[in-house]
Amino acid sequence: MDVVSPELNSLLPDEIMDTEAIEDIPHSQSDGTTVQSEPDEDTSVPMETDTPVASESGFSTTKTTDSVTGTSITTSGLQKLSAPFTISAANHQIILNKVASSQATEAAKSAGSPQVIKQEGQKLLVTAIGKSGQPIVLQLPHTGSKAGVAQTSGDTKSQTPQFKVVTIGGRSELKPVVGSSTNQVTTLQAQQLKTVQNIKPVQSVTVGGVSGSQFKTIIPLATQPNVQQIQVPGSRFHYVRLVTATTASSTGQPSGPSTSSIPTAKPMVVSTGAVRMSVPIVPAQTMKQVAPKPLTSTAQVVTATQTQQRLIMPATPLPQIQPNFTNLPPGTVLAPAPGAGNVGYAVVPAQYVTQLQQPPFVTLASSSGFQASAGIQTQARLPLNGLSTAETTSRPRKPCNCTKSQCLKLYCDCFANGEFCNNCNCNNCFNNLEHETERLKAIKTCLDRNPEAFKPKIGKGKEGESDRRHSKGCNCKRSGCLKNYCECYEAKIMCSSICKCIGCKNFEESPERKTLMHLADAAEVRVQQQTAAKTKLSSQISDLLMRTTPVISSGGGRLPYTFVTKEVLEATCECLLEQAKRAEQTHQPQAEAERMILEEFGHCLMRIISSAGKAKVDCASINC
DNA sequence: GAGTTTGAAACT
DNA sequence: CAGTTTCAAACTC
Repeated sequence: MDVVSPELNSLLPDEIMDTEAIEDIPHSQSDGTTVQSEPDEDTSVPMETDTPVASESGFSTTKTTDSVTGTSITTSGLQKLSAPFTISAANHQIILNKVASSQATEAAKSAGSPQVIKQEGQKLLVTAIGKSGQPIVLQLPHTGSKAGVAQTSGDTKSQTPQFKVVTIGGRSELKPVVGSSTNQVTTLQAQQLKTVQNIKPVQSVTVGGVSGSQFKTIIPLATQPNVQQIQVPGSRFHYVRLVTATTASSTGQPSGPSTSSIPTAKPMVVSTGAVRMSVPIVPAQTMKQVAPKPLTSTAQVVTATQTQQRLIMPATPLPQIQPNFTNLPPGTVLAPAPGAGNVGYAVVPAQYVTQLQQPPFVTLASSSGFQASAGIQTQARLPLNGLSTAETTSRPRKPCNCTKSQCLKLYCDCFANGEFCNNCNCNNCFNNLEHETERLKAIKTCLDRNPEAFKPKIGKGKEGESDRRHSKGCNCKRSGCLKNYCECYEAKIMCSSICKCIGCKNFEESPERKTLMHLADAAEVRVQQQTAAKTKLSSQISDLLMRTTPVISSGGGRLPYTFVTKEVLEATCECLLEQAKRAEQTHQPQAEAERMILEEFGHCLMRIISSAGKAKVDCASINC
């Protein structure tokens, strides 16, 4: 198993590594240039996590207990993935194997409807780095097209696993992966391992493909407890690091003496040849803390208590990770190394990914931008900054209306939240795949100006303070902090000592605030009542429509309405015609004739109703 | 829907 | 860091 050196990881930029995720780790870097520590630790403002993605993005996940042995997951509109991966609950290893071998193929078949992606010889490990230095290693080793390594489609049986592992938030001391050939684990590695006893939901996503190639990613979901997540706190961006391996050849999956990988797990075939990117879906829910567990598997997988996740999307098969990644912002596309072929890495905020993974999607080939570019973006669905309770609901983000910022400045909510613009009303928008270069540059500019620019503004305050507070505080002057102009008020939190507002009325005892709250509550109650009333009315109408539909067939339907049979209708019509004839014979004026007919119709209806009611009573008397 | 107000972001 | 300008959302009419 080939492993990316820890040194290389240490070269990754903060934005990539999201070093906040490992703030508890003794920073080995003395210069601090590559370590972005959480600001004011004593007053740390751990930013809120984003709301879960999975539940909002239409993913359906098949869950298993204890460990995942291959989950067929379908994203709405996306290609269904069937089971071809293995998750080791013991070591949190998620392995996506190509379904190259006959065994794997059989396993995939046994899973139901396995979908084999072309591009064989690739193995994908999805892990991530966690807090306290324990890396959740997101590994995307795959067999590539490394020179000198024969890699042909369908010729993978003889291949041995080749892994290229990069740890998120890795540190130089990390030795994230142990070669499968050796099955050796250092003590440190063992210490770094944590386990999730029950890794249940796992989500795999396929986003388009290029030239027949497809990329799949499996990520753990946080929709349930005991779920491993790849989260990196301190940033609103959610990342999953996917790193392609340099070498080809890969057979089997790493297995250790006591690995909990399910033997029957089906490997996932991950295409690599023309792969442009992989779009994992990373839930933004709070990560569950997992207990360390000695390493028992060859592949190192660690979970962490992180709240944010990041993604590195492999653009193309990468011979080796490019060094000199320092200080690249989220979204940076790492250019191919000289002689490395058409490869690159893209660090993309998960929000983008979230959008990307949503249907409809197109193949990456349709993207004109960098490798990081993915398919069509759809409406962002993630509440990203936790600014308000309302925003943490599942409703899509409001479309922006930017006109001058090109949606590449923090004025733009979409951009500020790490999302592509989609279905927005903006003009001259550059916050899309077609302007990836500009967008990345803008991201970098923002981060240069404020490294925390993309972090949630609302987080926890000091102990004893409110659970949530604005990281910077507001600066309101005229709104009294009781309008949505105020970011604190908008987030439904009280202003704090760090606010610089004037005439603030957004504090606990504020009568104005209480009044507003009461009004808001009352309004909410009214809305709920109205909604309930509408629902009830709609139900009643629906029921009435159903009931008034004549039931011709005997034996079914509600008795009173079964009387409106064809015969009854014919008889009624005859009565009406007879009444019309009578009016005509007596030379009644038209108005009088109409009155007579209507009167007769009324009589008919009364007789029908009377008969129906009587029949109902009779039926009830005999327990009909 | 147009115009105004507001405060964060960007700029100097 | 402070003051000013720009910007887009919130708000009002």
